Amino acid sequence: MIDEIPKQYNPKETEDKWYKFWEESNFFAAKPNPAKKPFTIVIPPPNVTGILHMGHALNNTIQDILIRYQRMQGKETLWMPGTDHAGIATQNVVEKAIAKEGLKRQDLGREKFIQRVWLWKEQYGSTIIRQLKKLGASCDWPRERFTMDEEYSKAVKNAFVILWRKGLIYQDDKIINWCPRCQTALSDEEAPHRELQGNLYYLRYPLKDNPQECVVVATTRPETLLGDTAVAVNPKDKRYKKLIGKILILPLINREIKVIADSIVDMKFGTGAVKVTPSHDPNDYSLGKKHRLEFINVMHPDGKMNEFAGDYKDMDRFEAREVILEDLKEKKLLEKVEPHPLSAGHCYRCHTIIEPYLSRQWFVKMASLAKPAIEAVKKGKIKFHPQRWTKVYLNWMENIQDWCISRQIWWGHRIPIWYCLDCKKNTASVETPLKCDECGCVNIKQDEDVLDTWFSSWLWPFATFKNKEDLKYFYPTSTLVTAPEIIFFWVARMIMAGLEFQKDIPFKDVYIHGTVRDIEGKKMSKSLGNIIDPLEITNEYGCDALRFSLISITAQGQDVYLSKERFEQGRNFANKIWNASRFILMNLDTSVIKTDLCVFFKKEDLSLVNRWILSRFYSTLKSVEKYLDNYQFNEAANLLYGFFWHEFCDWYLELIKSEIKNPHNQVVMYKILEKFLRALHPFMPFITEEIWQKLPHEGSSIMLTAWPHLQENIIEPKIENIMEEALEIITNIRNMRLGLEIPPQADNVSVKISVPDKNKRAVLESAANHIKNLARLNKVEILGEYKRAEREFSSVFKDKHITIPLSGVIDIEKHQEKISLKIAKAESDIKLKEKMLSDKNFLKRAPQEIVEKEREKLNNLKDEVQKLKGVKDGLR
RNA sequence: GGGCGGUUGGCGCAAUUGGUUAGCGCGCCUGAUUUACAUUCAGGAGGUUUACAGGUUCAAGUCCUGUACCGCCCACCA
Repeated sequence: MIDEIPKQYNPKETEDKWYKFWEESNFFAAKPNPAKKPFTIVIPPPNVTGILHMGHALNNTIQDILIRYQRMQGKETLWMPGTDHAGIATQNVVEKAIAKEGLKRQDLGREKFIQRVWLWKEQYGSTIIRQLKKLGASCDWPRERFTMDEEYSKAVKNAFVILWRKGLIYQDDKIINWCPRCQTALSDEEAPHRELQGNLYYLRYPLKDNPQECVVVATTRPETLLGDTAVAVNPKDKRYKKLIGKILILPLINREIKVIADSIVDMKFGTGAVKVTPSHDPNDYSLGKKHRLEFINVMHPDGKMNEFAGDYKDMDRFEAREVILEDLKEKKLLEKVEPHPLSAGHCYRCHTIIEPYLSRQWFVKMASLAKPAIEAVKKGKIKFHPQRWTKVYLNWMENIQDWCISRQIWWGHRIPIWYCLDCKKNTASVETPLKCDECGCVNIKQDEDVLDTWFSSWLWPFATFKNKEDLKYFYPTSTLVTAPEIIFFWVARMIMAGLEFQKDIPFKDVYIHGTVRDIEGKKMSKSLGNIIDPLEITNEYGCDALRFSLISITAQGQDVYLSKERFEQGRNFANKIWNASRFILMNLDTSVIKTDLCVFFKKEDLSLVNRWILSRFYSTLKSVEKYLDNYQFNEAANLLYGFFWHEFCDWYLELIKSEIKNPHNQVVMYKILEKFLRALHPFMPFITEEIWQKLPHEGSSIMLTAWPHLQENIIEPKIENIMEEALEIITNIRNMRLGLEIPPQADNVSVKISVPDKNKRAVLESAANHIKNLARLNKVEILGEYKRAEREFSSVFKDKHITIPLSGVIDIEKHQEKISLKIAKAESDIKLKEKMLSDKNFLKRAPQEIVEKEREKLNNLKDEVQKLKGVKDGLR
């Protein structure tokens, strides 16, 4: 039966099978269990419109590793899944879909359109969830939430009403980011600035008194001149002092505007005179308020010019710009044009250039919400990994602006504000009110706008829990795993919401992983066509390969540069595991391995090689645990990789090959493989399950086994010493192989190499190879005996000796010298430190922390010297 | 304008609180094959010693100061 195991690992056949098994067996389910500690992660809910990309793959692999690892550590683990309704994005997608039928959303009307969106969601909204399952994500799927679920919507309204009652929500006219394509307001975070190559246009505004004389203003957006209601100069600017208060004639539409003075104007920029368009620029807006200027909005919400734009009515804003420039040129009012780099906001959904636009929107006052959220991070209740993001977070929070939360779209949580059409009062309410609170009339109407999608996402860590019992047990959640792009959008706001609505932090740790980029460092995006599809990789190399490769090349928090070839490493590793396991299975005597391992240990009669590999394995495990606790996933993965491939396979299995039936060897190789599979399971869940199931095992699935801990009865201090000894011997064998040198003038000096153990065929083989190589490299002829032995390794090696023509063996003297130097230096330092620590003055004056630190340093130094001495001895 | 990250062999990246001979993967070169695995094994070349210039230290890729280049984020530069 074992012979039927194929030579190559075939992930396709196994992955779906085991995922189905896990899911159907309810292994992912979590419920409050007082006997266990909880470990909770809430998934960053992907958009319902989402299609799995590498960012998701990385993000969810990390979460799955944490969840599976903690589950094996005996925690009650909940990974809460769900999706986000993604207001604008989803609305755009559905609008595109109905456009194929020749329809606009206005043709359908609000209610019917929303029905269509729901329909779309039913049909396509689970794509991303199916894809996450392909990744092996062990989410508690029956708990899946959607940010528009009934209960969730109620939580959103609740949050709104609470803030409203606290007076933290207000409506105001402000210049906001307006996307003319999506026709909605956006928050500052949703309108990221991008560099553009623009122009600086110098325009002449003639004086009313003397049309020959002009004030030249510089602008990047000449079309806004139609809405100008002043020109501002700096009061200190000598050039313009006499013009302050004068009247200018606005070109093209011949409106009269005044020259005003304000110190905000930078004299060095442009001409020092600036046109003021209070309705189309945030700076000008505040100037307008300050100087009581007229506010003239010249644009329709769709970016076309309106009736105030005179002849330019109905032109698109950029078309109008061109025409206006032409007209100005004709009238000789365009002095010059200079190229000028500028940055403009872009809609984060459709990338259209944002129009700063004056409109009436809803805002949340953020200052009081930010305060406790700043505290929580400063006091270390919430920790960022890597730490450097703390600063980014704090910097944003400390300069936080009020949050524009109203969106002029249809898909989303409608703002729970009701207006009374009679008494004009408005009120917020979770339930639909029957009549006006103030005047008692029934003539009431709900606000037309919906809330920013992030106004629902910020409640995610707690609004996803349906009952109090769960909330109490699983909240605060343990770790949030996410990308740097959404620290402001989401992470910061969740912290504020958690503290505001739950009076507790939403999570203890935030792990920010890097951005996945292509091999040239560009962000992967559809438009660039540089996408590597995770599902394609899964198909070709297997999901485990995808996960492992991704993790092993992602250094903590650094961006990842990907190319398809990178996944070969993971695939090769999976195949290596497969074949090593195949080899072990073929040679495993199941009656032997039932014997308890520790019996051998107590007798201390395991061979050196066995003790060595066990010692290596346990120290590997220890480090892996340390790295996982530290969010250093790549280190953990690479350690397991290196141990398995280059120590367990290349050395251990080769060394025991000839005595593979020896019961000690049987037990050790079986135990290590079985435990290694468990340790690797969080990283490569499928292949580990597949092999584990083939091995003799207890329990129904590897994912329910315990993380392989050190066993006290195996690693006794005594035994550990012996293992060190074993390690030394193996190391020396390595050194021997690596250190062989043939001096160029080598003659017939013979050196005998003898290998201490009798099962060293592999070592001798490689030694022979090496010698051959060296001889060839140094153009040394291989002499008699050895040459003949080339085809007869086995017989030559039988007496465990080979005679070769070379002199030097291992040149370690230099190294030893270096180490001796270091030891001497360290020892003198120890003396210094000891002196310092016995100095009464120092102890009296230095702060306690410093003294402690010095003590620690001293101890470290002592350890270091011990280590160095050990190394030195090891080289002898 | 402010902040952050990066600069280590041909390429992509590691290196815990300063401490063994600076590692790994890919690529390259040489060799091995009655083999668990060619998605393999053994070995080798390749770092003028970690962008540059100083400094601290017994010890610096790691800490400090400065410079250069690359990338990212934030900001109301019309």
